[in-house]
Amino acid sequence: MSIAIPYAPAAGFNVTSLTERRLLHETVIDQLRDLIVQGELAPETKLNERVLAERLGTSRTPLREAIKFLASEGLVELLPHRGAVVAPLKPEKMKEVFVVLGALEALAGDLACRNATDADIAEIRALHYHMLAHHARGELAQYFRYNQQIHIKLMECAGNATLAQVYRGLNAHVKRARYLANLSRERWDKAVKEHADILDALVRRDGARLQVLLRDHLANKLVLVMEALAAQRGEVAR
Amino acid sequence: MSIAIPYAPAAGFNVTSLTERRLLHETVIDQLRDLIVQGELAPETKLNERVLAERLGTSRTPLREAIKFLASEGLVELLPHRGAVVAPLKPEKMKEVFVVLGALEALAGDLACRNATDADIAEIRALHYHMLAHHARGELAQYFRYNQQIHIKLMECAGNATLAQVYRGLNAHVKRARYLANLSRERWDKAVKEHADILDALVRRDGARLQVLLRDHLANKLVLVMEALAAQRGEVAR
DNA sequence: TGGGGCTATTTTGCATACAAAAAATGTTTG
DNA sequence: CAAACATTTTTTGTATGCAAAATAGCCCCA
Repeated sequence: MSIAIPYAPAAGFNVTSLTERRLLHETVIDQLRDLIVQGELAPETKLNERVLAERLGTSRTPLREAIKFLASEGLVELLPHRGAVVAPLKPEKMKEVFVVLGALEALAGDLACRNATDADIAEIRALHYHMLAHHARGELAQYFRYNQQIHIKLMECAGNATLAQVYRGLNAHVKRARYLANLSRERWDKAVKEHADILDALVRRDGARLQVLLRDHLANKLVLVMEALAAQRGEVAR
Repeated sequence: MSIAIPYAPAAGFNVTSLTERRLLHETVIDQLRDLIVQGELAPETKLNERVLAERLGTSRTPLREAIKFLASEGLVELLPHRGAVVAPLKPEKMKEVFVVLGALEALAGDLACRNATDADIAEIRALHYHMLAHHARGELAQYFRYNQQIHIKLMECAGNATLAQVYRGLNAHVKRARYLANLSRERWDKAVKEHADILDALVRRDGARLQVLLRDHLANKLVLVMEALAAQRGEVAR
């Protein structure tokens, strides 16, 4: 992930404006990653190079480079002489990812309690209230958006770019599962309550407590994802 | 990193034998990674595509794909329109990596205490004694070898492939610094002693204790690396 | 009907060709 | 002599071409 360019507009703006220092294969990386994370390219979808290249308006060469990059991130799997497929969403893999994410978020929480400025915490509080607002209105997509932003901001507060990078990579996997989770109101309320506790611990800069909360929060999220995956499998089998 | 093929002979065997399902760009990935980790391609070395491709006996296309893959691992950095360089060994980056590695190893230790079979632990004990033997003889390279194997085996015992994969990626960075660490006998003895404690905690399956030990062990290792980096910088500045 | 083996088509993997950007070189001028 | 400019050379980025592998289609036959 160590491209010099920070983070850029995801999809197909065609502004040949100022900052056209972006390379084709980099935009392709972002486009392809988005297609996968957003679920437009479902897990286990075969990536036909000719078709995809055409769709993304490029040739196969930059596309193949992008695929290799994402293979290293683990979002696609390479099958020798048979191309690449979007990485499958296996329950077993999800469990593994969540365990690692748990450790990473716990670490981030601990670090954030020490390193975050008051302004940082104020920002997280603001994001938290945005999230609450969307929760109140039942706007799931917006809720997720701010939810993610809170976690990412927490990562930033930890002040460890490497940690943030590893987190982002693993989180990309998890985000794919989000679109199939059918959150019950009860579960949703519980998640929001957990977030309140998380914010509280951060404000009190209680690193030990925050670690526990974040780990539990992730464990609960894992349960949701597993249920969703099970339900989906049930549908498929039906 | 999600290539179907597990782990393969690192460097240039030219056996066109049974398992010649390996693709060129995959062997190139491994070769290039080795060159970087072994320090043959020093940090900040510019990767000239034509020269490197020739050296590795391939064309630029698979090489570029390999570079993209390793860029995602963070071993090389991409500079738009200016190619790629071996990722620099910045002290700040090292600190970050060690902190994350600490959390990952701690997690692995905890999991290993629960999941390791007695045979696993026996194997680690065996590796430990090999390591002691090489320490006694002052054989640093061999010592490192078994040291690494112990840590990797511990990762395996955790039974979380995702964890192991992330660990491997970050560990590759650290390994690069190993070659410039000039271990004093005193420091070396201390590290060995720490390993004895680690083994002990594992045998007793004391996860909490093992976590602490592993974190401390890594923290000490970081100190060594930082000193080595500082010394190196001093030399360069001289 | 359905399965095995052959051929044709598609797709991947790698090499090469070409265009654009950057670096190196040389030249001029103050 | 140095600095700025222009020109050449090198290097990167992308597209295309070609060979090998995999897939699909087809025919034949039990």
